[in-house]
Amino acid sequence: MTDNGHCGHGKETTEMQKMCISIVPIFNHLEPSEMNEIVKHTNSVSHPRGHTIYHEGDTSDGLYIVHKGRVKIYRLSENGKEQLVRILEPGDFTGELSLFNETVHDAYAEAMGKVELCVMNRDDFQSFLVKYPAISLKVLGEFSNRLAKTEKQAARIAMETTDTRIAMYLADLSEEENSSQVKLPMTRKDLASHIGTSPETISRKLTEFEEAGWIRQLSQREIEILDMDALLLV
Amino acid sequence: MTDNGHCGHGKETTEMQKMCISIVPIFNHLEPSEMNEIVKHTNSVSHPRGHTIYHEGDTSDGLYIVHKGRVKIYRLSENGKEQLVRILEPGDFTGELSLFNETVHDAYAEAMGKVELCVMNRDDFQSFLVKYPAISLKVLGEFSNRLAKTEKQAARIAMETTDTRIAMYLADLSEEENSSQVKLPMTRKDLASHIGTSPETISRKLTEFEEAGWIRQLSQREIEILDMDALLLV
DNA sequence: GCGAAAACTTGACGGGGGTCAAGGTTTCAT
DNA sequence: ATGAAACCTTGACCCCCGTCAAGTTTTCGC
Repeated sequence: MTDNGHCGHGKETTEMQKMCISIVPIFNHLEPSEMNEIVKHTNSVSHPRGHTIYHEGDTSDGLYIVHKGRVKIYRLSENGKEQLVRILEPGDFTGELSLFNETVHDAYAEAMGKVELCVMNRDDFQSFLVKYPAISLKVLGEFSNRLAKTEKQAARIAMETTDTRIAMYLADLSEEENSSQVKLPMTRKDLASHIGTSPETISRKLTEFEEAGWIRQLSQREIEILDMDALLLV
Repeated sequence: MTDNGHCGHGKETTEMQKMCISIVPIFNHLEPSEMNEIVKHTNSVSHPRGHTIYHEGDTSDGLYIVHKGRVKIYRLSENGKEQLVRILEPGDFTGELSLFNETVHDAYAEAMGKVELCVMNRDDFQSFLVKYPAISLKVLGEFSNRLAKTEKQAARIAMETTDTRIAMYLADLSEEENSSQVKLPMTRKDLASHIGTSPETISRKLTEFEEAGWIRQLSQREIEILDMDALLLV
């Protein structure tokens, strides 16, 4: 894998960086002049599909804001198995964990396709937090959402059966997309690692659900939910 | 269950409230005068063992700071099984999840013994955040710690075997207490729900570990770790 | 301190689901 | 467009561990 042959660094496209800042919830409430000030402190970076953005064990180099594309955050267990923590969409950010306690990253970030990021270094970000307290409130809100989501996720994996976890995942997806027809945002393997099961089991359960008449598999990644209530009763 | 027969409300003991504020990491860095200002906006509350401090579904009424005693935060799954999310020690706080997004609590808080709390209402807390940005940074640090811990926990439950999870729990405890002799802070039932297994399995695994010579069970709640390395190899 | 209630341990049993394997399908880089 | 690599599905096997039950020990309110 070439190291960063595809990684453009620098400020050649301030326009792009500006757009980047303006779409992020934690910054987009600021005055244009304030945004401009922030834009000056970011760099644009691009990564090709499959490229690792940061490694477990890297020291924190800052805040990563996704501009285009998607980023997969995952961990590796002792025995080398990977667990998908979450997927970043444009407007999401990461790197925060090590921003506030001077620790190393404890997860990996990998580009799921071609990805464009805006990067701000740790010290600059912290001084913006002090200068514009409203940003802190936004970040706190974001953290508290993620915390709630992660705690819910942990509780599910710990207490629910595999059927229920898969059903609940579909339900969440359907709610997010406001549609009874959902598109899985990842492979069976990643989904399995996310909800704590195996790809084979996901295949089997989805087939069962289809045979029971609760869903229809339109294609590998697309599923139509026919009977949500039955689905959630296991 | 009597509703709040044991719950003292009011400001009869400002001294206690002051102490309460002064031991919390998110406030104890402030000037004495600033702390006094904050103390004025808190109320002391006491709960007896087993008393529920807030229910799932309650609307947020503020920030709870533990002064004395311990508080158990747990969730209930669809089928009524409980999962222990975490335990609050003196100096810890909760209620944050709903402080930043106007949502209802999605967990329960229960006094594990006699507990004394300081409570601050949502609006007051938010205005202190704006007035003293340093508090936000502290809260952000705390959130980021909890997020890291929770994500790690979710990954473990999803990917590791039961043996490994129990071993890792003991290892964490030993590290926290800086001692090879650890005291379990909860019952087998709660521990089981926390790490995603059953009380019976915990009993059995601990016996296995002891027979293998890796630990010694001094009493039900006290365990001496004899061979940490072997333990972590499963 | 004492008695009841909660917590813990041990045994037996059964099923859910993880793993390995093999064959079919989709994706993607060239 | 095309071949290789990644992904998905289905089958067979079997073991881990959740559950139920019964007996023992510890905890705690009075």
